[in-house]
Amino acid sequence: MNYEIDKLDKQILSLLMQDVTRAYTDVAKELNVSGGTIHVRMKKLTEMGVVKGAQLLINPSAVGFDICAFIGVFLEKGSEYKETVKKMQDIPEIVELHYTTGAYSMFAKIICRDTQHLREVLNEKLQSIEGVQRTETLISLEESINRQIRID
Amino acid sequence: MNYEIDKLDKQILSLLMQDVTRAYTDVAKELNVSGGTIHVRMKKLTEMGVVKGAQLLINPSAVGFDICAFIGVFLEKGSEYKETVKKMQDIPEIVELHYTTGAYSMFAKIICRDTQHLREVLNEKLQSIEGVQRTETLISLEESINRQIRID
DNA sequence: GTTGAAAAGTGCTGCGA
DNA sequence: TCGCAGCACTTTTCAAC
Repeated sequence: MNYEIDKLDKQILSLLMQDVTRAYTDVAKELNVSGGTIHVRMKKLTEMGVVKGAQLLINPSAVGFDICAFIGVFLEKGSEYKETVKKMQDIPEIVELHYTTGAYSMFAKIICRDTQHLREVLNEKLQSIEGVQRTETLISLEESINRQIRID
Repeated sequence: MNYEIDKLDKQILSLLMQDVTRAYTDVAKELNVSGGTIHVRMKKLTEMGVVKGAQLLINPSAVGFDICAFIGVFLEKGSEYKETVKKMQDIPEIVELHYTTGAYSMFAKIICRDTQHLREVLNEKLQSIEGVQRTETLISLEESINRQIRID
């Protein structure tokens, strides 16, 4: 289970992270192995939980979601973290949630349709969760970089 | 070019966002249209820039990247934003970069191997960029949610 | 714009080394 | 354990509605 990922595994991941639509046979050619080998490796990596699947990348603003914001959340007690997470799961606008060090207890990334929608999420949904003391909002005016980590 | 996305488009996106590996023919069955239609719609959505492609989801810690952090960046002058972005492009550890309202000029998400790697990125890479005054770091101790927006 | 089927290419499985 | 080859399935294309 705790198998060390070898060089070939990393090369496969590196190539497919750049372009998932690429065919296994094509990747195989570049790495000078057979298509079957890529398949076996990917299967193993998926079973190990290294590969968690694939995701369709869309442009949120094209489907009407124009606001991206980061919310710092102050909890009354840090220990309430787990219960609060459960309640936040139910807010679909929250796309990322982290338990963080520093000024905030939690840090969330949310995607909304417009400023009114953002206000709604903040006031009616987030602030009404028990234990949430106050929040701080950072609105993203421009997303300049959005990519994946590079594994070598 | 500025075509309004219709209900069928949204249904297709919604289904594929939940699972990209799903076959077009399978999606077609659920939506009671032919496989060819799904293909044509997806092609159109891709050409329009609504769909930006697909991405392989991996578990960063499984490939040795254990630290996820958010960095608030203060610039000497806000106007230096564009040039600074270009320099940040060259730091592969930065996976997201936003131009934000609020306390910081810019806000970045970075993924590192360990705390030493994080220190290296902060001190040697980020701080050495001209125009960067100081930074504030939030380290994510736990990522509780990571998902995509839900389009209805 | 949609359909249905035919053609091309891909992923998957079992056998051999 | 890895590589090769056949089978099943999918994507893609295209003529017709």
